[in-house]
Amino acid sequence: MTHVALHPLDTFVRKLESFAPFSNEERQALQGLPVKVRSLHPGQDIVHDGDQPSHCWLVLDGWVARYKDISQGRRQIMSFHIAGECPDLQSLHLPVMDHSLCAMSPSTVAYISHESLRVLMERFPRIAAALWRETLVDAAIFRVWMVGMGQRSARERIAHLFCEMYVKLHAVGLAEHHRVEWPLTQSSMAHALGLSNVHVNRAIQDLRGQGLVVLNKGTLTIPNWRALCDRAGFDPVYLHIDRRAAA
Amino acid sequence: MTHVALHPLDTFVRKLESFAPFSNEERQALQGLPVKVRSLHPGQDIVHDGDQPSHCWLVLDGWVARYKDISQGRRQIMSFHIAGECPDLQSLHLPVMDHSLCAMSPSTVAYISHESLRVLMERFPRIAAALWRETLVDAAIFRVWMVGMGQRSARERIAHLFCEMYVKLHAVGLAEHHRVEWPLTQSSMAHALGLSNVHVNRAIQDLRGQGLVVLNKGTLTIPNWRALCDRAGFDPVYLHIDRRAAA
DNA sequence: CGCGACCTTGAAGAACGTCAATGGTCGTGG
DNA sequence: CCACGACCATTGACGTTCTTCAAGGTCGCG
Repeated sequence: MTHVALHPLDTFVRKLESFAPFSNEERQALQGLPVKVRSLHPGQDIVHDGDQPSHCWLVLDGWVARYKDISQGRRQIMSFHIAGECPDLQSLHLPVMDHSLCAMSPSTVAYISHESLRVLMERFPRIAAALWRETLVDAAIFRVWMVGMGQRSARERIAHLFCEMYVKLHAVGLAEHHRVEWPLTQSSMAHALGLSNVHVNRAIQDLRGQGLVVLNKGTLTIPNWRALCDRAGFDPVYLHIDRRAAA
Repeated sequence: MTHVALHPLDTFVRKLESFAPFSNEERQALQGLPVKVRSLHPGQDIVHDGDQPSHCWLVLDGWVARYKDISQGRRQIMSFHIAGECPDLQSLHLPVMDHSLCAMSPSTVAYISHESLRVLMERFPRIAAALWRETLVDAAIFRVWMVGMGQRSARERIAHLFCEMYVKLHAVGLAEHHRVEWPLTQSSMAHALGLSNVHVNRAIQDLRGQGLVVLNKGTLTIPNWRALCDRAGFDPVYLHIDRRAAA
């Protein structure tokens, strides 16, 4: 099942609707938002710690990371975002960025001005509620990552990331049959999981040795989904994905 | 400077106003919210993983923790909340709890029904925006905790928690002169920081030995605020506290 | 061919966890 | 008043996980 987006905002609108469908008017208003599309190469920053953005960014294609650099070149990645996600809705209410966003793979994003979003939200409170909800789901994912870094072993954390990204990609039609493009380097995964790249490497080999994952040439395959979920302690409820999409 | 709350919701309303002041009408509508007050003893659950709450809880007094239990008795605490905070606004948009809340000290909380909040938000969109903003600040704090667990040493994490809670308590008038009530046990801190209680104990002794903190009989004193912030890598911008209150 | 980005491997050590025991404090009941 | 138990802080010994440093190895690409 490959999904053909008729409109750049399609995936985004469908995601916002997953809790409660919009009226035609609301849907059209969303799709009528003026957007500017831009391409990014891997590693390129979208917005940076300390900026005061006047736009939100909607991911249309590729993977985007939210990260924060601290002293001595240490970096923590706090989330990954894929097509249909708007990682920076918080800038609507918190004017100064307290972290950065960058592309992890060749990506395209759409710019939507705060101005036009505010007009839309004022006119359609249910759209505002749906956007608010999106930010709450992001927060739920942050919490699960916290639990992972506080309580899970390296292997469990890696397995958990595989499960999480597979479910998210599957929900928007970008993964099927437990196989998915995996653009992250082991160093990026290390930054996301609070581990060293060396340790990530060894832990992945371990998972490979147990037949839980196949990962090479940028493709991840999960031979035994149940087994990987078990190993990871993965329970997808926190992603708050529609049953229809998750099925 | 001790703060005398004229009304149970006072601290909450002032916090919501820290970004943009309300009109008298808005303020009165908030203070007119019907609330039920309840006392809690330490360890008592307020709401539990899997619940579908019909109320939000506003902390009036004491410390409240957000936590999640995973297998084998492991627990991760994801945030601490003090007077004036409403830790469960997310239940307005995500009906099923994916974590629990419990009191860490003798506490009092006020119940506010979703129903009455929804009516208020519909009538006053700026109140809705302020509540949304609160949930975004919570998310910003989650991110900082993630950075801590991923990148900081035990000592830094502990020092950072001391700094964070002091600033939060100071902002609502519950701390002064770098001295504050500290109701957490070392085990609770361990649950929050992703460490063992033994290691927390040794790290605290280290900080004590360096003259950075004094902690006994439930009181924390910070002899050298700058030095502790340095040790922790603490920068309070992520708390998004009003300059006036933070001064 | 040569370079850069990434993955892989080995060895040594630091940070942190686990287990187990001791002592302190406080409230409670005899 | 004292004894007791509950809860918490502390300490020691030992083991594991993870980091760091350093060195190859592979692959794609100019």
